[in-house]
Amino acid sequence: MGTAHTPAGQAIVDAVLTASRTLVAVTEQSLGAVAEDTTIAQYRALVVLASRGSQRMVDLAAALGVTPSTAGRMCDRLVRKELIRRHRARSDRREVLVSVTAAGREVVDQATARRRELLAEILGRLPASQQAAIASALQAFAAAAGEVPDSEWPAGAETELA
Amino acid sequence: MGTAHTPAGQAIVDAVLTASRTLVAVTEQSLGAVAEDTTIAQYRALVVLASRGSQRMVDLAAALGVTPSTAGRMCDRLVRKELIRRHRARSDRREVLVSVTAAGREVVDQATARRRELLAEILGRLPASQQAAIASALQAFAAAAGEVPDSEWPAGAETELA
DNA sequence: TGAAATCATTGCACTAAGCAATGAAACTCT
DNA sequence: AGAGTTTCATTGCTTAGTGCAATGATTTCA
Repeated sequence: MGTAHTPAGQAIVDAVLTASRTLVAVTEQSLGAVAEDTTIAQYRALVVLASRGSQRMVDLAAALGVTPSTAGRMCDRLVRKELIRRHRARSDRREVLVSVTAAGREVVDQATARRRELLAEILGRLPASQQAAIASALQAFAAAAGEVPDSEWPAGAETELA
Repeated sequence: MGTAHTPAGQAIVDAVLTASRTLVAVTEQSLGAVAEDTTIAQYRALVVLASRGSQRMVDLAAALGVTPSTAGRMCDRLVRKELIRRHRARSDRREVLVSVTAAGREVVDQATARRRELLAEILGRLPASQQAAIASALQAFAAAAGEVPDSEWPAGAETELA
């Protein structure tokens, strides 16, 4: 356990680490630029709801990797901001369904667009050939990471957002 | 001021986004594996202190991109866990100097090591040639990002940790 | 039908974060 | 030297995020 087969030089790991910092900064900034008062956690919830559609509280919680109690309270705040809606399911009256409103979807769309803009701007400074190299390198990396054995991965790490 | 000169294809941006998620997950996991009860915020503080040495409260706060009040309370918790120390500066008695203890440094070292292991493990699944390609691609990306005009960048984004 | 499981919520505790006010110390400028 | 200003840390207050445990409502199942 531990070191990889090919030692994977320090320089490579450092490069990955540095890029990681950059990427997180971009993500945070894109949200701040769009919805000043929407937090990262709230945005993650909106993303789940926007992409998966109406969800039960328990499923939303699972998708976010938090407890239902946390998800519930987050929904309180998002409802207050009118970014999501709460319905009681009529089939099973224990369940509460949560779904994104038009305003909520707007936040997600705009933040995503802004993030794309920022990344595109950064990439745009590089020659096209290098852009392509970055794309394939990162795809390879993400693919390799995707194979991480589940045992190695943290519990509720759905990683909906960066 | 939106799109970049070279459009930077959707596929490239998507690749960056995916890699971003992966990287963050790795970072979070490395910390959880080492110090169960040390949070990301606390770890960030430890990293600053370990790398920059003894800091005034105000400088630590700036490095973390938080207010002095937040930094101060964080230090309360870290002192309680004996991961850092608080000294009153004798040159200027307004200042409080904060520095990492041996135990604190240990947390940083181990988490860093673990993160390196995880990344090395992922990279180790790829052929050496591809590892090199990833390293140079990411270096180029980080370098390009480094040139982001300050106006575009968020206020306290020192991004000490991912 | 009665017991067990599922689902959401609420109470309690804690970390994280910002803003405003306070107090202490150092500095500056006549 | 002394008065006013700036710098620094801290504390009170508020809000968000999070988990755990208990509760209540409902559904399922044996």
